[in-house]
Amino acid sequence: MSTRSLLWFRKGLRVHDNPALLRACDGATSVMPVFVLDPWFMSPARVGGNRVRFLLESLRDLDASLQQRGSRLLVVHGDPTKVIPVALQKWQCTRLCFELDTEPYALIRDAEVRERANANHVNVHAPSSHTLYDMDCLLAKCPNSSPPTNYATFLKLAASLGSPAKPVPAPASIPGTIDGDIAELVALLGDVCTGHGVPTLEELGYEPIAENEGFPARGGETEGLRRLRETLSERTYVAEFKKPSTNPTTLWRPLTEAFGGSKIEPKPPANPFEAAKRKGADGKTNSKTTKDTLMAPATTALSPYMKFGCVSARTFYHELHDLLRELKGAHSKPPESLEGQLLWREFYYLCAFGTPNFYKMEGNRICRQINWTWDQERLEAWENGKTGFPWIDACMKQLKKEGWMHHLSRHAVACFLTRGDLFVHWEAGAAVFDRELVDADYALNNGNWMWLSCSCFFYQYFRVYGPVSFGKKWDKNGDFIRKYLPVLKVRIGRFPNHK
DNA sequence: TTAGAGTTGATTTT
DNA sequence: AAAATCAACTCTAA
Repeated sequence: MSTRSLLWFRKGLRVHDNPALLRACDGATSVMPVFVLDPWFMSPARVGGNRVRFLLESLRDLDASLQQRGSRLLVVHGDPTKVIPVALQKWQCTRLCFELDTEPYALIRDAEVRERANANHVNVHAPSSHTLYDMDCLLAKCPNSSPPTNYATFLKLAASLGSPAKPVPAPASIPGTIDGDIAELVALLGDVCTGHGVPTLEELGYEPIAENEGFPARGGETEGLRRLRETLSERTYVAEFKKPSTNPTTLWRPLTEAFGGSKIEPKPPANPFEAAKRKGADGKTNSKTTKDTLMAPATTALSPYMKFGCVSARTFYHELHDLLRELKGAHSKPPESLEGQLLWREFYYLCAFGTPNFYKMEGNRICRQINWTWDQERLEAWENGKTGFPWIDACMKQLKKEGWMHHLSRHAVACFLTRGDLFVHWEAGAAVFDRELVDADYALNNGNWMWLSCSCFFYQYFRVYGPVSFGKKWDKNGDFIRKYLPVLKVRIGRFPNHK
């Protein structure tokens, strides 16, 4: 009997390290890769334009990668809890594969779809590949199924499971999609499907964003892996990486310049043919030609690729570890190191998975109950960059414009909104970040807001980021605040050309 | 019960 | 640039 697989993409927008993809292909006569875009959810009130643009770019890249392997991506518009069950039935699929998603809304959505699939005798496979470890495995190791609320304990817990699984390879080819043209297949879905194809921003009701505006890196697996490998080729940068000492006011600039060039020479390849490929006729590396178009801040800017699963955490981890092994211990260590960042992500994912109501204060057992205000005037001033503190306002303008802020900027504005100055509820700030950030992630966003508001994880509430002093410490010449608050470019006084 | 630790403060001193 | 000081929180491990 022939097997037709429906491969449902949600996060995990990649062909490398994609166990659900391999499972869909295994012994199948045809595989139908689908992404369900819900236009009701993808609206300016819920998701910022920068993140939508990144998603659309990622979908186009995924489609191209699938086409290279003899397949293609079908983007269907509608509610996935309706579209997927109907598609399984109308397309006569016997197998449903998707990457496990541990966010609460996703667990509810997927339970509904699983139930419908099981009722129709469809085999469902949902492997864990968004995180380094399977969250169920990690949680099983926690006393009373309560994840640790400090990082050191988490590290021990993770270490007890050994090294994360190695990434699985991308398939060289994928069984063809179901016969028939796209319009016919879509028509079979009836009115649960309101359209198909990758839409434009405008079609979703967004203002267009010019190519050189907004978030300065393009979405997708191809670009994500390229940036990962460029980053890892900067051996000094990786070896010395300490998150707290990266400069939040560094403007986006070409990646080579951003990462300062490798002082530590790469290990010469063992294979002489490989060496010949890497060196041009003039003895210089060939990679320079493409580097100039990659823009980067002080950090790696890989988080949006992690959020959408364009880059696999396990691929990142193991490729990073290959380099760390070569460096023989001469590198920074968690919590501050690059590896430490991947483990922070894992830490928050586990906390979010093991804590009911992680996204809010009430009913959240790890969250301190505080009588925050919901003062609209303060909240709006903060959100719109009108507090009167140039450092805070510049950060918020950057968020709205680019969908991006450096990690420490996020700390500064979150501290300012909550315990530091305005005493507004952290949930209000988290909602703004959740909408605007290109890399907004349920576990990381809520976890960090609890951290910064001293609601959980961190409790030294007398340590406050000065809304003037902290920015001044990094932005000595005021270049950052002038870029995002152009009104400050105008110098008032007798010496308009004063430098 | 208590000592020690905690990714990323600000300011002053060396 | 790095270390000491300031003032002082809560949680974990012993």
